[in-house]
Amino acid sequence: MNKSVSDIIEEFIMSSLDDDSFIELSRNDLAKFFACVPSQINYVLNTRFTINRGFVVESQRGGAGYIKVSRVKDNDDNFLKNALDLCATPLNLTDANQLLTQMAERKLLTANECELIKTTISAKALNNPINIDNNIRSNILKQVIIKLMQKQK
Amino acid sequence: MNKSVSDIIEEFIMSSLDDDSFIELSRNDLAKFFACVPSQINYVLNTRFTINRGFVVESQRGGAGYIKVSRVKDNDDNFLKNALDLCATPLNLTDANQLLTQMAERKLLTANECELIKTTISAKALNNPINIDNNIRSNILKQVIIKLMQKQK
DNA sequence: CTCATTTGACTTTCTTTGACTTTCGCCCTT
DNA sequence: AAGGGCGAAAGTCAAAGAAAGTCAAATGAG
Repeated sequence: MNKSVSDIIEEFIMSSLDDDSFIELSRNDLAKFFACVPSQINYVLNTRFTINRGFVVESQRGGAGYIKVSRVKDNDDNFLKNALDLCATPLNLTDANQLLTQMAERKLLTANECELIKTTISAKALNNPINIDNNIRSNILKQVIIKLMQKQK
Repeated sequence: MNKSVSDIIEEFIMSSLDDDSFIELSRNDLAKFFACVPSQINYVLNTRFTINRGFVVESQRGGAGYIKVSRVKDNDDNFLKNALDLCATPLNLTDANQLLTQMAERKLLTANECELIKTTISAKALNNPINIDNNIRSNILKQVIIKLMQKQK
């Protein structure tokens, strides 16, 4: 199988990631290095360095812009990964709260953190004119889970 | 991470502020020192030393001109009350994050809690078809603040 | 043909720069 | 002593520059 440029860029980022749990790179430099357009870097990031594959990508535009790629781990028996899957569909308040309670039981969250996050997805918090609460709720939860994965070093 | 001049100036002012509750500086001298145009100092001040981040900037023009940067201190009760007021209007991500950072600085939230709540109001979390992000954001924050007020006593 | 990759035009965000404005203290004149 | 002018600050604002992001059309591989 002969490799595409995207494959090669993927390998490059992968191996840079071998040593450390994250790397910071410049989109433009990387593009120049691999003689491709900058947006191809985004393509690689979007197709290969997804949360489902255990990566988180953060970035900043403008002056001192950068892209940061980090590996995350799910030490907790795929619990977080499954939770992430659950969040793919809209979650009602009850289910979401149950999920959070479980996270606290597993010590992924402190009691306090659990409580606070429950308030952020409460009916009062999300109450909005259009009825898309459950969508937002699972979206919020998804981001919380990703953040927890980042912490699971 | 490769820092911009603005980042470096920010650090400089920050660390000068470590010892005392305020510092007085000369815009022109600072600009000369960092080899930038004077108005870049204003840029740093406007983007980093805002009231939302807990700073007040005063200044005087003309002959004996100066710029004074100080940290503001008021009690937690007041702070929370003001924060609640802020949440009466839609808050953008930057402002909301700054508010949370201040809560952490005041030990109203642990660093971890702060981070988690930031993720709950992030663009990715609230991203939704209709553009009511800021409304939801301030609503969420409002509930968090109310929860914190309950714990205050 | 279909799906993945490549490309590039256009957008958004953050920073840097500079021309122009406002304010203030000082000194000079009357 | 009062007023006016000068120069030395600081302030404002918008344009230019420097990243990164988006999206869809074109191309290519199987």
